Amino acid sequence: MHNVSHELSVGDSVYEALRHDIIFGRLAPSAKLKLDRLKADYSVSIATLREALNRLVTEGFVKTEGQRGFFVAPMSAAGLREIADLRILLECHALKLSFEAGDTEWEARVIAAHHKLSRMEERMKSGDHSAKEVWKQYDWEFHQALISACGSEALLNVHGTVFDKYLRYQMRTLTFRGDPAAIEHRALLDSAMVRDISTAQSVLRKHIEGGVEHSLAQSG
Amino acid sequence: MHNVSHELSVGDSVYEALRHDIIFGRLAPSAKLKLDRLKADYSVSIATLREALNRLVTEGFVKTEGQRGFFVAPMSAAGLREIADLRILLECHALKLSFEAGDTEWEARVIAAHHKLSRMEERMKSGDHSAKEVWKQYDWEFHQALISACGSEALLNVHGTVFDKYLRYQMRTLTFRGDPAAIEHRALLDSAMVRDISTAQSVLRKHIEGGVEHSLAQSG
DNA sequence: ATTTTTGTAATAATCGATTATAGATAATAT
DNA sequence: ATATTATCTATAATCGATTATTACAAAAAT
Repeated sequence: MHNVSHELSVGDSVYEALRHDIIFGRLAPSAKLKLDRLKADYSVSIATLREALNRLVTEGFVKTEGQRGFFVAPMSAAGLREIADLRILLECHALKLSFEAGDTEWEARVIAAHHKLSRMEERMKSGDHSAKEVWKQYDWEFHQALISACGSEALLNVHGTVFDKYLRYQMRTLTFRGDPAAIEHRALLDSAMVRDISTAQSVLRKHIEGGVEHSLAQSG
Repeated sequence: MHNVSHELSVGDSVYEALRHDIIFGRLAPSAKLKLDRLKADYSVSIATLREALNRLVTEGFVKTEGQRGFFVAPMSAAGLREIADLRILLECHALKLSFEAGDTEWEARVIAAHHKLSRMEERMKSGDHSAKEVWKQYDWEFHQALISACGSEALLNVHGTVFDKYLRYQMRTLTFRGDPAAIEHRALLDSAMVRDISTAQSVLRKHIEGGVEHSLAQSG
């Protein structure tokens, strides 16, 4: 009986489902998370739900106030700026380490990830907005690939959480930033290949700040 | 019936107790966390325990592998260096923001925190090592005060977790680094008062790297 | 009329019991 | 004798039920 290692337990899958639903806005910011309701919606017991919610609490996607239960973490313009600044700090640093340590394997990962992302961006540009989640998945994979040779598990972990919080803000504004973002991704790829860290960092900074401005302009 | 707001629930206090026991080494790195045993030791139900453990999982103090239960996060020289680098990155950045935004209130907090720490360091120097936990509490309060005006809740949160992970490594080597650390704290205080960020950052970097070398030398 | 008290319903926190899984040991087959 | 399967035991994951807390509403008091 060979057990497939990536079999998900009930607890793991409700954790992922909740996390996904918060990031992609199906659970609104600041919404009360009533346990009975969630129990029905996700078909798990209260105890298992509470375990998943507790994981999300230390991750910052869920807040808990006194003994008055759980709430989806609120969102604000200030919060977006904080998260964006943090992402810039962490990702620029990881990028530098990665550029210094990356080997040919790494280059191949970056090129492959960019290819997938680039194809998706072409589809988006030509009006096909059906697969926003897949697009964002590829965006993640590209940025992840760029920093994947940084050599620090701890740095990659905290970056991952911050990235997903940033993503949550991006998901609120439904529109595709399109051309500028695609051009910046291309510039990142090119600087990675020639290990031009200072260009890469300044492109990345503008890339993230551009996303912030796009978001804030949308939401008014 | 006026309810004191900082009353701790059973779940909150077992979370804090577990976290404390991991950081201060009462629960050894990589140790299996058997639920029945913990239930007896901390006098709570399995369900409540599991909620606390799940919080610690996303925080990185506890690991969970498949459905084989919970383990204390392992420690390693590489892990220490990763955490130290992360602390340097986050704390130097927060320090800069704090120096730019800090007002007189902030200066007062920094001075007060340094005073408490400094007095404790004098006691440690004269051989009184009875209050290691209190000393580390004051160390935390001083570093926290220095960056407290940085203006980013998100940055302070992630720094807090990283700081505690660094602290966990420091707690393994039982000795007091003494004079050098105290001198560096003084230098940090002085640069804060005159807003000399570049000196402060270089002192802080040395302060943290010094702690790493001290740890690694101890543990052989 | 406003504030305080008291009772009640809704909901969260906690627990003990049940089910499922993994690891170890014994039994069987080649 | 070794490898494979079956059985058993320890432990984790999950659940339903119980207890405690909060929020709301109605009544009473100033």
